[in-house]
Amino acid sequence: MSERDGPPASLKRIAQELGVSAKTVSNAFNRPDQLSAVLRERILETARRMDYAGPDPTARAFRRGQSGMVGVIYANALSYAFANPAAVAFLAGVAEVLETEDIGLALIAGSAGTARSAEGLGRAVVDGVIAYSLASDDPALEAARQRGRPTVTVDQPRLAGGPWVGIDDRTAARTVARELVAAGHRRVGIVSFAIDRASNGSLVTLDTLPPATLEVTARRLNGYRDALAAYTSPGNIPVVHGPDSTVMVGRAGAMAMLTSHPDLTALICLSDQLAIGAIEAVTDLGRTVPHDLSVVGFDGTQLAGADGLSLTTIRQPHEDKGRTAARLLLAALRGEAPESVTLPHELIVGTSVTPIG
Amino acid sequence: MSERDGPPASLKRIAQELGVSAKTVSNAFNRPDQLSAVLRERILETARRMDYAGPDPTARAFRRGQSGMVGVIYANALSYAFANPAAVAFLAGVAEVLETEDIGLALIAGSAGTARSAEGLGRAVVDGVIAYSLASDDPALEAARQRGRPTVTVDQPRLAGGPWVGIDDRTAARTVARELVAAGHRRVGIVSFAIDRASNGSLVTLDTLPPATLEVTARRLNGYRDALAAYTSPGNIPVVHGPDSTVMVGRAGAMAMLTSHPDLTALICLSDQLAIGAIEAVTDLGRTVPHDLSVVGFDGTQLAGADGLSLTTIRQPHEDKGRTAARLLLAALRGEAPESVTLPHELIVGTSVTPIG
DNA sequence: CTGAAAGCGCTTACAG
DNA sequence: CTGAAAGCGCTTACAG
Repeated sequence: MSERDGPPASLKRIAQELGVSAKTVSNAFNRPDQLSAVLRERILETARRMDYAGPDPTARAFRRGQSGMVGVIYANALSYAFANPAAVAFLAGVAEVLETEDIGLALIAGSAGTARSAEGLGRAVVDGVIAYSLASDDPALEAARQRGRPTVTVDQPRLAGGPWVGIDDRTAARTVARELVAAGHRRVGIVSFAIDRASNGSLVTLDTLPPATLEVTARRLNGYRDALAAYTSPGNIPVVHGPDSTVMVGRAGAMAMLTSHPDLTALICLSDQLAIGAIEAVTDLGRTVPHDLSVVGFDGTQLAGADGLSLTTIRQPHEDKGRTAARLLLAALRGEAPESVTLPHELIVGTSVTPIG
Repeated sequence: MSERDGPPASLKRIAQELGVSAKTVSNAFNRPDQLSAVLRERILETARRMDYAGPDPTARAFRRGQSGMVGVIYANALSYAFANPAAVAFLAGVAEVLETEDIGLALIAGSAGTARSAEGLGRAVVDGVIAYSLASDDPALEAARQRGRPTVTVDQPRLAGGPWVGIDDRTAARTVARELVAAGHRRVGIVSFAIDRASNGSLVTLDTLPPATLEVTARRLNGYRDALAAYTSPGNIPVVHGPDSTVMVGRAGAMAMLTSHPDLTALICLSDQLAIGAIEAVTDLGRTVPHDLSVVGFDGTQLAGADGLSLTTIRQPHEDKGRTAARLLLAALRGEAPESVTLPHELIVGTSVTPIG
């Protein structure tokens, strides 16, 4: 049915076919009020006949200087993001708001563990950027700044001049760690996600950490230290830090830690995903949570586990974070200068902590 | 530090600054072998000094006729996609393959329940499209065809001429339904996701379904009918069909069904998410799975539930579906004509089915 | 290895 | 309500 002769359909060809100007055809698609309904229908009919899908999106984006898409940059490979329920919930919130404004969503991997300096962002056709949990030295941030695109950062880093969305991580971490302290735990290990872009499972202690470029990690570790300071020295608190917040990373980290520190009575995990992995590791070692080992998490993504075990953790509003970030970015794209937002968190007391006898 | 005078940095301005041609600057970024290392470094240094981030992605995409991004179209609002673990696992597989080729990922919502005829795709700057679980009459498919972009469909629909990825849904559905039949169940209800783009929770029977534009739904329903045909007539099998595969939809659907058909002894759910929601509804009604009601699912995304209950279901390889779809699309973008792929599935026997006494 | 120039498809101020 | 024309920033065949 379609007339696939010669060059592919374009706005110009439709115009020639009908003997009108290109502008009129453009208006038929973009500004219906700029021409008569009759002429418009004749143009759309001709477009249909010539199998023309409407103005080319790339040319339109180029000409207008905006694409109608925004990018979300994740610190790691996107496969990590999809394995992290907190990130998935965040993306759901972002998508929910963008959809109401008919804005598209591009997912961009950050530069953790790679030398590809912000290639993804360098090539992405986006009007603005949401940077989710990036290291402060991630080249993608510098790339976004150079492009001059509005950028909202979530959780980290706090960029001067740009809006930020997150929670009070240090206070939250202190709160959940106090649950362990109150139950009498003194020999405690910490299972962390990345401290910097090189984190890949190293085992250190709280006083020998590398400089943190991931601020949320630093803030939570500070909160834990606040809670434990009166009872044990940082040099006695082992910390294992893997690349991201997934079950696999938690399992491997906890396994390494419990093997080298069999005397620990509790594990503090920087996320529920890490905690689930840690619980699996404990099980693999023939021990039981909370009977042999207490565990606390962070995030509130995984409140109930198997066997009726529920995690003591911090609940934070991941979807709302996404919605808020998207709203701030849309405001910035409109030329406004939106304020940063600190969202609330909440302690959830589960069954994963047992008092020391 | 940056020289933010006059117009923003562009390739041309860098060229003027150095007294070389625009092409040479372009080559410095895109074809390092086309100029001397010394000159290249001088150009990159000047770019840095002038705060130039490299060739504008939109102009580059426009000029080259390709953007380095592909789109995944989901049938519903993206917030549904992120609530559906099967879709999330699929996206993880897609992302994994795209990342190895440095291709970006744009998420596009389909047209279920809306009149916005493929607006998302019409505006998206993408080189190719993966259509995931779309209705055969989704306008986005026609839009993709008109754009002439390579398209891979996953699960549905099977487009003439384009590669397809999925499993044998009818056989799989027959297999899992037979588990109920073998346990003696005869009064069975079906909790389904969308049959067409208008599905929104209606309660019908297996012989009064609307024409299915979502083929996977049709195939699974046919498989269930195959298994039940010898024992009960389609007119006696109630079917509730909501918009998507989420816990909320399953819960609402099962609640409506059990309220109007309190005599059912088993529920067949078209996905594990629907099954989880159905189990919640059963619990809300003060009954227990599997003691009072047997339930089977589909997908293998949610093998273990709370209270030690595990779902009898079909496991299908969601991530592998994503990887395969991405590979086929990349092949199509290279000009090849990749073959369709049918992936394997597997029956998982859990504890959610009890024999009828 | 380099320069000068064309042109990708569109939108929009300018002029009527 | 419409036409003729400029130009968005880049890449690439052409010519040297």
